[in-house]
Formats: sequence, C-alpha cells, structure tokens
Amino acid sequence: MTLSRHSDALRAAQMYYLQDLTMDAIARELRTSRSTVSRLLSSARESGLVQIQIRNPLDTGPELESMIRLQYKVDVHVVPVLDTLNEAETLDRVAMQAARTIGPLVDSNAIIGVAWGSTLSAVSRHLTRKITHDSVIVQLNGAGNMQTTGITYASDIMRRFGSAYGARVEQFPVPAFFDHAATKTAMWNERSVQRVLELQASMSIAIFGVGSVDADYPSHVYAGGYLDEEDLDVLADSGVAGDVATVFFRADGSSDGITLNERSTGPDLARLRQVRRRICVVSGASKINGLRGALAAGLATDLILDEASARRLVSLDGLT
Amino acid sequence: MTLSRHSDALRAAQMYYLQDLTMDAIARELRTSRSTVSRLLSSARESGLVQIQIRNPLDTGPELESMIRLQYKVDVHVVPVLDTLNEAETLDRVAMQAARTIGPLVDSNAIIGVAWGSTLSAVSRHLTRKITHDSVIVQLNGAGNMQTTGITYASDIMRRFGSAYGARVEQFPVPAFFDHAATKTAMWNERSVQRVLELQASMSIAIFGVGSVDADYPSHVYAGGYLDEEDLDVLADSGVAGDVATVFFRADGSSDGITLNERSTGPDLARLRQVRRRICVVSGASKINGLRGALAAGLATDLILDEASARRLVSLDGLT
DNA sequence: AAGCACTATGCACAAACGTGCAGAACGGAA
DNA sequence: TTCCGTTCTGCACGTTTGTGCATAGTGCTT
Repeated sequence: MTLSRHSDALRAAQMYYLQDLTMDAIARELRTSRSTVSRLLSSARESGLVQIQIRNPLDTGPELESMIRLQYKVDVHVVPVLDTLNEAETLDRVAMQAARTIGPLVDSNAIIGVAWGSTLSAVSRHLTRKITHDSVIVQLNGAGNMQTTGITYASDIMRRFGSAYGARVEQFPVPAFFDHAATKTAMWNERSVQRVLELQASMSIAIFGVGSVDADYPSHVYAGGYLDEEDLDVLADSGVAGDVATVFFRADGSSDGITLNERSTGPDLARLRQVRRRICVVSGASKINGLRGALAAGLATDLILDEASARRLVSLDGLT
Repeated sequence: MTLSRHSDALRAAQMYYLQDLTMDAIARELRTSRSTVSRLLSSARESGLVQIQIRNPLDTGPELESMIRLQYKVDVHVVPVLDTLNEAETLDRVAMQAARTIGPLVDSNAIIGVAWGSTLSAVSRHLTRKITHDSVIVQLNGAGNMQTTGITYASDIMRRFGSAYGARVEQFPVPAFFDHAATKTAMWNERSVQRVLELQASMSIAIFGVGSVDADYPSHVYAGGYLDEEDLDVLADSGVAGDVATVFFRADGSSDGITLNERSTGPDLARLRQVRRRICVVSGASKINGLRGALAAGLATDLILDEASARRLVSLDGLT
C-alpha cells in the first residue's frame, strides 16, 4: 500500500540518515529485506523526503569563489569538473549540481520563473523532487520561432519543473521574438498575456542560462531560426555580447538602444533585477562574454558555473 | 595542509552528494586514493559541511505525529525505535536524532539556552558540527547541589554544545536550588548573574528534557541530592507532576503556589514561553506524566520523543 | 640537522550497498 | 472466480564503501 510505503520510507530515512543504522538493521526493524530498505531509501531521496545540502562556509571557500563573489557581488557555486571532460559531460554535471542546489531554495508559495535553452533543459532533467504547496512555474519568454511554435521543447522543461515541485505550470505561448514591435504592444494588452506578465512581476525566483554571441556552440537563439540575417547584423552593430531569456545586453551590461529587445518577449531587464533570487546557470567557457555582460548588468544574485569558466571569468578580468 | 584539505572535502562532497559520482571517480579527479576520499567525505559530514535533513510532509505523516501535532500544537518528531530496546539504547537513538534535528535550526547569532540532565547529556554527545558566528550557549539553570558544585557535569554538556557550533559558552555557576528564597533574590541582583539572565531573556532557542516525579528512573533532580526529604514531601503535596530545568509544574500545566520554584534557579515558565523555539527532548515512556504537564503548560514548540512514549501520550489521552 | 610526535595516505580486507531477475502479491476486468 | 498486467519482494551477485594497519609525510623542538 502506498501509504505505509511512504511512512516506511520516512522511518527508514530517519534511521539511516539520523541514527546511522545500517540498512540491514533497519530491515530487521521493518521486518523486510535489506534490498527493500535500499529501495525505500532511494525513493525517500527521490521524493525529496531527504534533503542533502552543502553549505560552504564563505570564509574558507577556495580563492576562485571568493574572488568572483567579491567582484560581482553574487553568491557563487563553482562546480568542480575535470578540464578534460567534453562540453556535454560538463553541462550534465553542472546541471545536476545546479538542480540540487536550487532544490533547497524552492519553497511553498514560490513563483518561479524559468527560461529555456540547452542549459535549462539539462537542469530540468536533474531536478530532485520536493513537494510544495501553491507554487507556480512561469515561463520567462516565448519559445516560438519561424519554423515551430517551440511549444514542445520549452514546455518539456516547464513540465519537469512543475512535476518536480508539484507546482502549477504557466506557459507563455508566444514566439521568442515578434516580427513587429507593434504586435508585441498589442499582445501585451491581451488579458491572457497579462496574466503571465503579472505572475512574472511577482516572481520570487528566476532561473536562467545565458547566451553568448561568440560562443563556440552558439545558443539556440543565435542559430535556431529565431533571428534572420538582418537581425544578426543589427545585433553585431549594436555591440551585443549576449542575452538572458532572449533579452540582449552589451559587455558593459547596458541594453539601451538595442532595438531587438522591443520585439523580444523576455522580461525587461530592469524588471528581472527586481526578483529577489535570480539564479544564473552557466556551463562552458565559451559563454564567458555573455556571462560577463549579464553580471555587469546585475542580472544574477546566484551564479552556478563550471570550474573552467570560473577561472576564465577571473583571469581575463585580471587583464582589464 | 589543512586548507587544501577543507577545500578538497568540499569538492568531494559536491561531487559525491550533488553529482552522484562514486568515490573512485572522485579519487581520480583529486589524484588521491579512494580511501582518502571516503575519509574526506566523513570529515565533510562531521564538520557540518554536508547537511542532511529529513522533512516529512506534514500531511502524509503517520497518524501518531499528526494526532500529537494537532492536540498539543507542537511540531513533533517521533523517533522510530524498536520496543525491545532498553532505556539506554532508546535514549541514545533519540538523542542522536534530536542532535541532528536541532542542527539545521541553529544559525549564526543564535542564543541557545541549554538545560542539563541525562537527556541533554546524551544529546550533547551526538551533536554534529556546524560552524556559526557569534552564537552563544547559555545555561538555563544552576547545577550545584549539596554535595558538589555540579560544575563538571553540566559544563561538559555546555562545552560540547559550544564546540559543536563554534559558540561562546555562558555557564550559570549557582546551585540548582537555593536553600532560601532570599538568597536567590540577592543573587539575582548581582551583575554576574544578571548577565546570564539577560542572555536568557533574549534566547532564540531553548533545549531541555523533562523530569517526571513518578518516572521509573527518577531524574537527577529527584534523586541526586538536590532536594531533601522535606522538599520532596512539599512537591507531593503540591501535586507536582514534573519539571523543566528544575522549575516545577502540575499535570494541568499550572505552577502557581509551588513554593519550591521560588528557590529554583531555572527560568520562570512565563519567560521560557517567550522563546521562539523551545525544543523538548524526551526518551522513555515513564516520563509521560511530566511531559504531559510540560505540554499542558505550553513549554515546547518542538517535541522530539521516542515512538513508545508517543503512543502512550496519545493513547492515555484517549481516556480522559 | 636530527629527533620526535602527530597526522595523513594507501593497501587489503571485510562490511555494506545497489540492482537485474525470477517469482509472489496485488488489483482490476471479464 | 480466473485471467492478465502491474507492482513489490527477496535472492544473488558484483560493486561500492568503511577501516585497521603499516608506512610516508609534516611540522615542531632541541
């Protein structure tokens, strides 16, 4: 029965993690086999009953972290990864650690804004469950493009977040960019859109990656049929370094006069900055320029990134 | 070197708990042996770098917990223990779980009041380290008696709390009971005592066991030379059920007119009730009457007790 | 520089753990 | 009731982890 299973899992978890008993001993107390206990414990971990978190005392943290922390005024989590790992493996490990770091921050009644992209997709695959009440996952920016509505890709991400936290999911069914700023203005007055915008306005957490114009593997945004040749030229002319949730900025963090933003469905950067907790996940050193712009723009309160990127972030800064 | 050891422990913990790597894989990344990683991880756990906590979703919790929770309005943690365990083993397991449950509640700048007794002694032996800043451990009541100053016994407990949380320890070097109420009045005007009282007044957490007059193994207080024959008679006449930090109360929670309290050095119950978080740890079903009085008096916000006691607590209540 | 006390390391073994698999138990549907 | 699909259980095996012990390293004293 699923009820006694849950309570068995709870008992087992208490005995295992809080009393240091072996699974064997627990099995005897619960009158079952050791393998069952092993399985009870993994279900306890999966279902978020057991919360494991790592708090590094800020003062004893390694050089790298404190340098970034001081320089950019963000709470930084450097993910240790071997330099020899390839992009995909690195992303996977950063994503897993990001997912588990985010877990403890999510609470009941949270309104969580989530962007989309390969980084968030990876993160969404590693979320650990944690049941909350009355939480909402809200999509930060539209995902449609010239070929598809982008629904499935972005909504898979959203759905995973929703089911991990037992939260309602609010999609944002618009293209990433409108063709004409006027259409955006019109749509922004629609009540269906306004509901989403209002949710975004009251977000308590926002989670996003960052795009970099010059990345080795250009983000979806720059290569996925979202922008045409002309748009890309305009971006280059405006000196854009990268984007967060399809809103662009320059290396120095400024974003005034970037006309493309007027057609973007992502959250206005000034608005984004008002979210209490803004978590930026970055994997891959080639996103460094985009990241630097995002940090200069003060978009993140928390930064989770791989070790190699972290090193590049501080080392290059040493030169300027 | 102890610095790189700490940061290795941090890296190892991240990789093990956040990325699910095996110790073997971690050893290769850190260029060390697997055994060292095993030891790094246990030191990470011991030093409080890794925090494991179990949050039971209140709604799915077992019957027992919700009944107690509802009836007494306390946050209850029932410790699963086999009924066949003896008193000492039960105490040990309750204490271990209590220690680990308390851990996450302790934070920087906390002022933590701690009582003494066999329960607290056991808890103090199982505390997991967690570094905090500017926290203080303050003794709730004097420990001296007719034979000894009680210093060593109580101060061992205090010291363990202090070193687990990296906190300053404030002893309370007075007897548990004065012979004359007048002495107490006089002492309470001493500045050395007032410093302690002021700390107590601003406690954010209080941790205590409970004594029960009719316990099978009477608490130290009733058997340890703290009270003479006459005192014990008076207690019986006043209908006292038990005590918290050597302050007595009746089964219904009342404590008016119990003259012994005027000579006790424990915190006034009304004052105790103003502490935000008041954690009561109970092991052994024979303390049930004392516990019931303490709950009736609203002394605890959190209750940690063994399963057998929990069962007795609700079952007997069914009769009244 | 040498000696000493203490701690950290790796090895090897034993203990503890995870998981594929086959059979048992369960829960509808006919 | 019987059937069938699904879930749960225990076993057996291979993997992963903890730990006593001998050795290597480290820092402090003389």
